[in-house]
Amino acid sequence: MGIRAQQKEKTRRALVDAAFNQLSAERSFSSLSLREVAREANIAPTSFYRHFKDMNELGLTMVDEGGLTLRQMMRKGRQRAEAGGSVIRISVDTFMEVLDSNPNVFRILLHERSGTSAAFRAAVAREIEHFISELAHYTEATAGRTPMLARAQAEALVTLVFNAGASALDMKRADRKVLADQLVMQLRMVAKGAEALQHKVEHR
Amino acid sequence: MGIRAQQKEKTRRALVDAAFNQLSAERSFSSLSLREVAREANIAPTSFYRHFKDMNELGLTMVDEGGLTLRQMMRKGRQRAEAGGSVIRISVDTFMEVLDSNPNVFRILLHERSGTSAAFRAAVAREIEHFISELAHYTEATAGRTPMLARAQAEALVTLVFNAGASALDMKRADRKVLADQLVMQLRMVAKGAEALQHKVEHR
DNA sequence: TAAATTAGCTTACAGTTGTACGCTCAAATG
DNA sequence: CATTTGAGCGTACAACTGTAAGCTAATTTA
Repeated sequence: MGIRAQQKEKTRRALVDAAFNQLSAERSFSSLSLREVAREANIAPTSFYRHFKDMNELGLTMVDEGGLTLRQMMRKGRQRAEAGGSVIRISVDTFMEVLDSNPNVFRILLHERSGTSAAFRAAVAREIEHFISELAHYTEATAGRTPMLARAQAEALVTLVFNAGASALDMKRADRKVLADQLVMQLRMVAKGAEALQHKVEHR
Repeated sequence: MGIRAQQKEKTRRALVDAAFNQLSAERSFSSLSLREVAREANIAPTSFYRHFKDMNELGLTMVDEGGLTLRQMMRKGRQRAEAGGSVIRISVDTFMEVLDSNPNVFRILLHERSGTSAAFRAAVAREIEHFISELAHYTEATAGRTPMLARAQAEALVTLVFNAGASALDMKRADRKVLADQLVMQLRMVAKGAEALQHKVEHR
């Protein structure tokens, strides 16, 4: 890669990082202005356009990076689960760890999931869909669930996990532990309940 | 009430209504400007201050009205449930009906629940807490749940319901029906699962 | 009835926003 | 080496924001 392309990539990175760094509990992506991001990245406002068409494009890039984090998390969870132990517990712990070390990645995913931009919502939904279908496939295979039941169960699990994640973002470590324990309990409820419903279908 | 107070109340109402009317899938409360709201309500921007200290105060008023809607919904659900039938089914149907006729009330609740203003988040959480504790109390009483289990179950139910509500907001009637059916299934999972966990605790 | 109150208005201002335009000068190209 | 390319910059502007100040006219109070 030439010197020029290298420098350009660096500046682009600076913009993305600047945007991520400005996110917080009090500051959502949609409240960031192009000028603020450019300021934080130490470039002139108008130079922003050399890298992104507008703030929307920047945001979608960030959501994509969030998807990457999500997939890395899945891989990590699967690896740990292979070693044995409660799949639910392992998954929750992994989730909380990744959440803890990438808070702002989750902030944009969790916030824009129900945000005001259709494009954003679609992008986040697409990333989360990986999760859901992987989970649904998993329970179909290992627990012999009906596709419909598997889907409903997977969506419920993901809803509960992401919702807990949103709450956990603004919590201290101690409260987070309580939350994680409750989440494990809720996920077990869904798993047990899905099993019961499955049996009901079978015995008829 | 004097003529003056009456007129003032009318204008205040116009402001609140103007704000509610500007909400949509593409427009969140936090993206509304004071001037836009004043314009829609047909008053001068500066007259806004005769009624609210700032946009924040308007927003909190709207959340309060959302709480009112929620409580009316609970009452309606309880009444219908008394007549017999599946409590879960009745609750979901009631929820969907109320959602359908007050979309913007739910928009502000669902959006600001995970918004960027701590005051808003707290206000919404307070309103939803009614729901959760009422539900927890209900399952403790009728199904003899452990307080801890009852709480976890109630939070799971509410999470699933509100999450489905957020999705339902932008759906056509047909898709909404599918969603409602899946939601019922998920709620049954949680209920069945909580029961199973309860028995596990008891048999030891 | 005279005085006080106040909802709503107009005017005004400083700050911020997105973005159009044209320049520079270092890197890439041929 | 001569030419082209393009990342980053400064200037500029129109649109919008929140809100301060002071006026008006109708209602309320005493």
